[in-house]
Amino acid sequence: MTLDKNFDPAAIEQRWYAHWEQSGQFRPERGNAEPFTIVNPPPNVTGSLHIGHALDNTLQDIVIRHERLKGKDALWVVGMDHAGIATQMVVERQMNERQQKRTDFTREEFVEKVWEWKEESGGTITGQLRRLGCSMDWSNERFTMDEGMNEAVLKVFVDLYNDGLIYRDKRLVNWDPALKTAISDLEVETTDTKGSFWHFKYPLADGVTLDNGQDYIEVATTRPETMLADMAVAVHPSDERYQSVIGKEIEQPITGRRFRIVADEHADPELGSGAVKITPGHDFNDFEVGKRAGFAAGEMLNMLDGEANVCQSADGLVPDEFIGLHRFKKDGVSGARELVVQRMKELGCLIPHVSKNKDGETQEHDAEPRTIATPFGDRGGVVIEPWLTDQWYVDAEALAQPAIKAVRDGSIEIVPKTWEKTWFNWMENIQPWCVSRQLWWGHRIPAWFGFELHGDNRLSIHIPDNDELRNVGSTNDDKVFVSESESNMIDAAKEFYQREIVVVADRTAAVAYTLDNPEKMATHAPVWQDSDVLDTWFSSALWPFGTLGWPEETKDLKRHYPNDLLISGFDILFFWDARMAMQGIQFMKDVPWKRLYLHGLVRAEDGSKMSKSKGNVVDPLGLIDQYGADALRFFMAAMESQGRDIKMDDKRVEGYRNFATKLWNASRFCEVNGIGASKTLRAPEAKLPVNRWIISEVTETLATLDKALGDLRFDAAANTIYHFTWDRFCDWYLELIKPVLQGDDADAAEETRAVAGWVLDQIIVMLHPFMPFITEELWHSMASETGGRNYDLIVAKWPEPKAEIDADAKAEVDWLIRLISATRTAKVELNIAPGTKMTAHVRDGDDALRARIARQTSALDRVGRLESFSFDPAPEGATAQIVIDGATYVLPLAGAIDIDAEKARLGKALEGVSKEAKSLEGRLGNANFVEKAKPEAVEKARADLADKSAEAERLQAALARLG
RNA sequence: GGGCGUAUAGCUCAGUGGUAGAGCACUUCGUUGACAUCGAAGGGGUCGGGAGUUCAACUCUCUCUACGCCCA
Repeated sequence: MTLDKNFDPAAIEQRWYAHWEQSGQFRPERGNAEPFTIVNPPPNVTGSLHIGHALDNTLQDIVIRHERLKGKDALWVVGMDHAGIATQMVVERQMNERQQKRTDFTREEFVEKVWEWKEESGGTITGQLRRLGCSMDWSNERFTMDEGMNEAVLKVFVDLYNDGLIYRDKRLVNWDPALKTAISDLEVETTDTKGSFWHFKYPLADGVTLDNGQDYIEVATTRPETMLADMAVAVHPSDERYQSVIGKEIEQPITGRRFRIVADEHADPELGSGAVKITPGHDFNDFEVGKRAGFAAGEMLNMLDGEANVCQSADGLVPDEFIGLHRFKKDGVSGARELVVQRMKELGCLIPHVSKNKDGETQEHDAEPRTIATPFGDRGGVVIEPWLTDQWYVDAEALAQPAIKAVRDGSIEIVPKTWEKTWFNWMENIQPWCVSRQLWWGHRIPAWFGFELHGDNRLSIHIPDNDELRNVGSTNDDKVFVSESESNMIDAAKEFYQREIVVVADRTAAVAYTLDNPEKMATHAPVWQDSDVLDTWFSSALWPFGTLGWPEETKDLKRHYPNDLLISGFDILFFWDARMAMQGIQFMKDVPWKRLYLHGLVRAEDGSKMSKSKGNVVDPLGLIDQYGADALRFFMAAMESQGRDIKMDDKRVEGYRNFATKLWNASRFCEVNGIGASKTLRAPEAKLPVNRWIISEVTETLATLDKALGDLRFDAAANTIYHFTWDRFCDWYLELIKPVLQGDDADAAEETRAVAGWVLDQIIVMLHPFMPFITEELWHSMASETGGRNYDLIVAKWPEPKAEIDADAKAEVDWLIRLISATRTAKVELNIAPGTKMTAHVRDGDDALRARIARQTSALDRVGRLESFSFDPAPEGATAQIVIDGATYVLPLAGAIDIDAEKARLGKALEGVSKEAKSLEGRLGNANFVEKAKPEAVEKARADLADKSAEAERLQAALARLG
């Protein structure tokens, strides 16, 4: 088989990928080998491959392929995330297009439809990861909602509940009115928006006045609509202006509600009037103030339903005209906010904002313009409403302690280390994690409710009397049964109630059941399951052990937990990584992974963040089409330096495509010169300096590469193999061996073919983690003449040259390269055609140099165009002179030559060398340097000075000879 | 307000306590069979400003400036 002139990635990528996968080589049987494990961050089942995935997965694939080549039992766990909110949104959007909505279906029907969608079009991304060349263990592909993960989720929930680490609580949550679910703090994105700051008069009740006689308190707010649920006004306890009215009452003008003025440090005397209205049911700060003022969470007034429309509050004081209005203007329709402002204005309770326009005229406005830090839901995209509901919380603070300790004591190493502080800072200030979501797609919470029992053994049927629209899945007065299965739950409920258990759909059904069947109340008790599902991240937090079979004590679990490494973008450090650490330590009593590598974001060419709305998203598949997966992968690796984002750069991807072509062509050269696959893992025996040199170079390159990969320096690793391949192997080695291959010395040619074949093999193996496709192709094509390989490159052996660094050979080839380079430079500067053959007259050459020249005659001739060497003085006439180490090479020039050009050339070289010599001299002349510097540094300076001085002398002499 | 990061060649980025490197771009030359997706040679940087530590600072410390990110 002869290689085509150009490398065409598309022609081989799919073929090799299919072959690897079908032959099961992503996870070869290596039961006795040392395990190495990575779990892939499960992509959303709705997702498709974006450039960030390309980076993340390339890095993981480099690591896993490297470890596999090193003979380890390398396991890269793969799977998908059910992505609760995201997936439900996708399916609901499709329904909307067909004029349907979720609530047209029963919950079971809807969930069934999501599964259907998942089977049909979910997992696009898995095919795309294959195109990137990722060598995951697809044979055990997992899903966060598969049977095994379900079991793990149930057990974790129940165990945490039983340990008091999951509890139900009524408090303010971040409520997303678009999605109608609670979300966690992390899912809230705070953005500065332009808003207004309104100032109002709150009349003092009972004829009370301030010290200055004013009969109202001024309050200012950015959210006037919450006025409908105000329960207090707060002033700072030390604020002189309000001392006399603390404890007195306000009569709210719109609702007529009376409430107290309370002293609380939350009120900032510097801000506005220093008095603030307090709405404990709809503001996080006010909630705390409300609690301090003595209100229990259950007493706090609520005035909004799940879609953030106004509903009646428990005290019935919200005027009818507000009921049903949206909280604020939506789709051009005025809401409660606008009406409240209007009514307050009509009541004379709006204090206008006065400003001056450009012309200096005063103007009145209803409100003062203001920038407001506004919370948005990261999925729904609408303003979050703090809402008082019952939700399930994980005691994150308790779980965080061991995770903090693990990083402190080094059980988990975070790379780059700078992220440790972020880890500690977040973990040390962690808040309870709200894990319940009011969705249908996800792990249903394994909790059932029933009515509490009275002392007289009667069911206590508490019916919430305020608003039907609120979450009435349960009330704080209900009894909770948390259990891994319904049957276990029934047993527990029977035990508790001493009655038959009737499972009904929800609380409403349970109430109906008791009302409809009064005769059964002594013998039957209804229970209903919590309708909520768990936060998606609750299940993905179990990924490092759930995917290995936990809670079963499987062989995989024993071998592959803890995982060795986790690679993730820093954007999911809190969402995922931190929670894996918490759950992993809690349930496995050991860290989930020994190292955590955090990489940055891939940004657009101009440095901006890629986003669909900006239209600057780069499609990795397009880049693969254009340049090949290998080139894209190499780009990702080469650009991945620790602690920095990557800016997209197509030209650079193109450069790595060129690199692949370069390697391809070097292989073609080898092929036509009878250089084939190596037969040995260790370096072949070699006599020729050029061969001994390249073997040493391989050994050094390998050491550098292993070090870089060990340190997770992907850029250094990529650059190392790149420069060895192109600069050392292609530019010098292959050029230097051409005369040997075509020469008369059959033994030398034989040795060289063996060495060249071995070196190319080492390159192919070392490059394989970065560029798996082209290397696998070359691995096989290089051996096609000799009967093929015994195994595929993907499972080949990582280099073990077992060769010493040959200092003599290195010195000799280094000299050769410098002499040839200097000759070329001189030719260009003197305007001599590069192909011109020349004779060199050597001055000050010793026997060792004569021997070197004798050994390198053919290379000097063919590559350096120095066809002969003489140790006699050069004939009279124009010459070019080159100084290398201790010798001067005098090149007689035929015909007329520009003496001035040669003088200038030598003069420039002399200037450079003299400057360096002078600097070294200065340093050595400094007594402080000689006394205090490290002896090696002094030694080196002395040696360098000797070299430079000698070179300067020779250049001086050369100049003198020109006259 | 708290925390973190970044400022090095025209651009994108490495880098080390002993006077700076890569890729791309640029200039000149070059097709003798591996490769023009190439080869050869070259130009280009007072390493953001200031101060300090040190025999020696691009590298360590402090500070200022600019930009970015996270948290509140």
